[in-house]
Amino acid sequence: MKTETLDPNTYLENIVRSALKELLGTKADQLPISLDRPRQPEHGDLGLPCFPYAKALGTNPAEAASMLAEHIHSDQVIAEVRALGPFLNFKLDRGKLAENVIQGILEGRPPFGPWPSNDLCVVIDFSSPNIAKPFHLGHLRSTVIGAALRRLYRFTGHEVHGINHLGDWGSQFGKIIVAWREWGDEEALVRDPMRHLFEIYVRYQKEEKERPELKERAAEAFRRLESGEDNDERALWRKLRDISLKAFQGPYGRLRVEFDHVTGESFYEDKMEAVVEKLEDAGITTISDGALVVEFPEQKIPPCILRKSDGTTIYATRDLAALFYRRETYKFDKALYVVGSEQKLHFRQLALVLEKLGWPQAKDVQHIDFGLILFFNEEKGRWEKGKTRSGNAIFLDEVLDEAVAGVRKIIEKKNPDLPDKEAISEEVGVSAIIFNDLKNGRIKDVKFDWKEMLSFEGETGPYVQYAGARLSSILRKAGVSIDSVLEEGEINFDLLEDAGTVLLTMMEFGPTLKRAVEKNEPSVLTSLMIRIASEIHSYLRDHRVLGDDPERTKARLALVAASRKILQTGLGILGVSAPEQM
RNA sequence: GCGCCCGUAGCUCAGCUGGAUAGAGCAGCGGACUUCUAAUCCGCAGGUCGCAGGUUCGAAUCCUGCCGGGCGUGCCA
Repeated sequence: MKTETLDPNTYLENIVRSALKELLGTKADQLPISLDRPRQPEHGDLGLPCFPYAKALGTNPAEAASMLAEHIHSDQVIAEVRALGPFLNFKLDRGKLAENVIQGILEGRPPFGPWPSNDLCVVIDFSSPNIAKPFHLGHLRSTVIGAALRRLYRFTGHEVHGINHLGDWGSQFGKIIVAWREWGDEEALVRDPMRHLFEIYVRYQKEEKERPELKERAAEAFRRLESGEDNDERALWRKLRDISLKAFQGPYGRLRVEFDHVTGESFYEDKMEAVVEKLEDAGITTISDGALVVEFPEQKIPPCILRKSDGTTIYATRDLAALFYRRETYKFDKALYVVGSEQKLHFRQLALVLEKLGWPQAKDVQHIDFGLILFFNEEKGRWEKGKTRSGNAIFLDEVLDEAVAGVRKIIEKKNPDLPDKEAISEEVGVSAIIFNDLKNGRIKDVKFDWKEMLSFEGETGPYVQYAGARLSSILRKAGVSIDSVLEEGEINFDLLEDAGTVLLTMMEFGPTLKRAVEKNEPSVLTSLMIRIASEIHSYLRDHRVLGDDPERTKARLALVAASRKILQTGLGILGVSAPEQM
C-alpha cells in the first residue's frame, strides 16, 4: 500500500485494524478504534486506549496494549510504538508526517480537498425569513449555520439542496395586508421597504389589542388571499413579496449566502389540499374545536393542527406539503431543518405525524436547533433577547455596519497603508459576525458582547484570518504561490521536524469534518481553525521561514503554503473569507 | 403544572462513542516589536466540573433525584 495516497489518520487506523485482525481474526471488525492526541505530548503523537480490547484478548488493558504493540509493524510513517500502561502510543516520523499532510493539502486530496461523492442526498432548509418583515438578527443564526452546513455537506461528498423556505404565506400576511391598507405609504416603501413594512406591522400588533375589528379584517384578508382568486389581496401580496425578495438580496449578498432553491411557503399553496386528504385517508385526523388536527394522546403533547377552525391552513400543513414535495423531487436521504430551538415542539409534532403515517423516512428528518441571540442588559445585569430600547428588533445591517466600522478603525491604526481598506473592512467585519455565530455549539445562546465583538482579539474570526494574512505575506515575499510551491524542486520534509504540533493538528481536519457532519455542528470545524491559527502564530514566532538555508526555506515555505490553504478551505466552508492582507 | 434544553475558572466557552495530571479566549498581573503583519506571542494566577446518590477497573461525560436558569406548552411562524 502506498502511504502517499492516504491521509495519515486513516493510515494509522488501518494499521491498528490489521494488528487487531492478526490477534483476533474477524472479531476485530466490531471493535472501535479511537486514536486521539494525548494530553501529554511526551506520551506520543497519537494514543490508543486499549480498554475495549482487553476482554476480547482475554487479558487486562495493559497487557492488551503490549500485545498490540508487538503486532504493529513499524514502517516509514510510524517512528515508534510504545505501550504505556493501558495505552498504546504512537510517534510518527516527522518527515513522513509533513510529507503526507502537506502534499495532501496542496494537492487538494481528500480529506483536505473535496471528498468523493457518497451518493447521499441532503436537503437543508435554512434562513427562511418572513416576507414583509425585516431581516433581523434572529434570522442570522439559521442563515449562517445553514449556509455552513450546506457547504460542509457538499465538501464531504453529499448532493445538497439548500432551500430558503421563505415565510411568504400564512395568517400573518392578512395582518400585513390590513396594516398596509391602514398606514401604508408608497414613498416610505420605496425608500426603505423592510423598515416601512416592519413599522406598520409593529403598529398593527400594538393597535390590534385596542381595535379587535383589525383582527377580524386580517383573518378575512388571509381567507381571501388563500381563496385562490386573483383579487386585491393577491395583488398586494405579490407586490410586497417581490419587494421583500429584492430587499433580502442585501443581507444575503453581504453574508455571501447562496441557496439552491427559493421556494417559500406559498409554493405549496396548491399542494396542501392533497396533504390534508392524505392524512384524512390514513385515518389519523380528528376534528377538535372545529379544527382539523392530529392528536397524540399517548405522548401527552398538544395536537398538530392542519386546518384552523376558520378553514385556513397553518404552517404545519405547509411544512408537511414541503416535506412530501422534497422527498418526491429530490429523493433525499436526509432532510435538515435549521430552525431555532423554540420550535422543537413543532418538529416533534411533525415527526409524530410522519410516524403515524408510517412514513419510512421519518427518522431521516431532523430538526437542527440552535439557541437564541442575547444582548446584555446593563440595567438589569442580565442577558436578554435582542431588542433595542424602543422595543424594535435589531436589524442585521446595523450590526454588520458596526462590525465593519470597528474593523476600519483597527486597520487605520495598525495597517494604514493597506490597499483596498474599504473592501477588506467589509470582508473582515462581516466575517467576525459569522464566525462569532459559529464559534460555540449550536444549542448555546449566542451572547452578543459589543466590547468583545469589536476587539477582534483572541478566539475570533479576525484572529484566524490574521494568521492567514501573515502566511500570505510570507509567500508573497518569497515570490511563490500555494500552487507553485511544490514545483520548486524536491523538498526535504525531514527539515520540518519542528512543525510536528501544527502538522498533527492539521491532520485532524478529516476526522473533524466527519464529526461536524455527524453532529451537524459547524463549531467543531471553527474550533479546529482556531487551533490551527494559534499554532501557526506560535510557530512563526520561533521559526523564521525566509532564511539563509535554501533547503530549509523551501521546506518551510511548503508548510506555510499548506497552512494557508487549509485555513482558506476551512474558513471557506464556514462562510468566512481569508483575505490575503489585512 | 407538564415537556424539552442548559449548568465546567470572575466572564464567555471547549472537552469526541466514559479513558492518562479538566483546556482555551476575555478580564487581571509580568514579559517580548531596528528581524517574514504585535489583530500576535511567552509566562503567572485562576476549578468541590450546580448538589446528592448510582453504574463502572475508571465519570465533567452514562442513569436517578433535587436545585438554579432558559425555551415551549391548540388554532403565529
